[in-house]
Amino acid sequence: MAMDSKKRLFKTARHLFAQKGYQATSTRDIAEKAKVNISSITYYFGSKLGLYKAVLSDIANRVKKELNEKTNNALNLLTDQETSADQAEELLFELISDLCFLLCSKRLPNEDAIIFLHEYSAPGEAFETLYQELISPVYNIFAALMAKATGGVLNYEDATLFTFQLFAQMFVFKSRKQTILQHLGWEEYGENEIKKISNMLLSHTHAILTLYKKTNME
Amino acid sequence: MAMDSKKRLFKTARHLFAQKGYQATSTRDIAEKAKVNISSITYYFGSKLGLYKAVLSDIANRVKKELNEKTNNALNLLTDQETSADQAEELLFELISDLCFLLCSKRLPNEDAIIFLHEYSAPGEAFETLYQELISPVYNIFAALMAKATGGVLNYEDATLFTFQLFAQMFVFKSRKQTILQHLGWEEYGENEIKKISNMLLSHTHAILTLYKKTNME
DNA sequence: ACGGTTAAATCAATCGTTCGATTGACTGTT
DNA sequence: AACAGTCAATCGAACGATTGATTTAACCGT
Repeated sequence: MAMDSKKRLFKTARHLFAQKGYQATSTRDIAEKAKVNISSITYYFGSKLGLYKAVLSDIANRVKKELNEKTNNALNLLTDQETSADQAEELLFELISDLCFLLCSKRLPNEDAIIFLHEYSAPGEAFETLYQELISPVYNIFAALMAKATGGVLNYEDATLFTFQLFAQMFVFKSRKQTILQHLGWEEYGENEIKKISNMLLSHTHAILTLYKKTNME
Repeated sequence: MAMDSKKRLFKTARHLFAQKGYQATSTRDIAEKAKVNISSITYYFGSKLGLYKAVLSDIANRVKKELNEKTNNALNLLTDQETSADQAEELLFELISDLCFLLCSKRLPNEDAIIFLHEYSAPGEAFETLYQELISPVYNIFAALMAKATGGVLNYEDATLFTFQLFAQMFVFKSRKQTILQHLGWEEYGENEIKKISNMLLSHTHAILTLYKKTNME
């Protein structure tokens, strides 16, 4: 039996938003490809923007759930006075690795990653919710882990700046994927390529954290 | 006397493209704010896309000119067998610093930087020329400098990946400027903030290059 | 009067949204 | 069991607005 109209509408919209972006996707196209009447968009989601926000919110929840275990560990680790800098760094690396594979492999549907990065790179009217629900809290966890991993050498400001850099590095491999593949003559991101990317990211981050730890020694 | 209609059209379009993006900017809005008839767009630039490409091309040329001296030095340095790894690293750092200030300070008009990053983050029909004329050559210079700076430890592939990371880090401070300002409670990027950003970028890059140089020693 | 330039009017196409009407399943009353 | 009423769901049609582009006529300095 066919899916719910609402579900069909939702999935078709997600597909088209990922393919052509929010602006370039028309409600008519969505409705037609979903085999649903146009007015159903208004009926179920209030408006085109409402439909888009629903898709974004769903993605945010899925990502949150994927990271839930590690972020909870991080919060516990950060409130606990006894934990060491090395533990913070280890957890930080796990989170980085998780995010790389979440973005580039199949655990998060490709469409979700594309839509998320599209909204992140070119924020529209729906960005604010995405930021407050998902991005901002994760940023803060990363920044706090960094500060702890360097034994407090990194203050909040520097740790935050570094976090933005770190996320930019993770995201670029997904958001500029076509350019990178073309530039390197790769066919696709396979298991090996993703590992190469995440390993580079981890070793670089480690080198930087070590740099700060050294300044602490002196 | 008022500016040329063509020039007024061009400048107004650049202003609006920077403000609202290509798609969201209408030819009517451009013509109206430029105090020019709509048909002048067709007359002078062929189409809306032609006008956009003219703006992009102008930006590419301006950036190329800004980097011209340093990139020429780099090309000479790279063909010369006598130059040392340290010289390559030094020139690399100068280029990074230059690009940071070019993006964040006033030497390149703010609108130009916004349009460039917009097209870079969300490539459209006009991206290919921008890539081939400006981005790709600069990437290759950076990657080659890195390879040289590490004494050849970094192969072409790794150097290219690192270059993409490096540019992502430079661009994120401009493209996610609003979010960063909000997240840190800053008012604006002042001289101090830009210096803080570029210094962080330089010290991190130095740490990473040192990491690779060490693996060469062992 | 000629060619370069501008102006107003209009084109077909598409946009997001809204409308009234209809369907069919369910509910409570008779 | 038959009825009227309710409600979510879906439909076709049309709305007013806006899009990029084009046409036609007028302007103006030379």
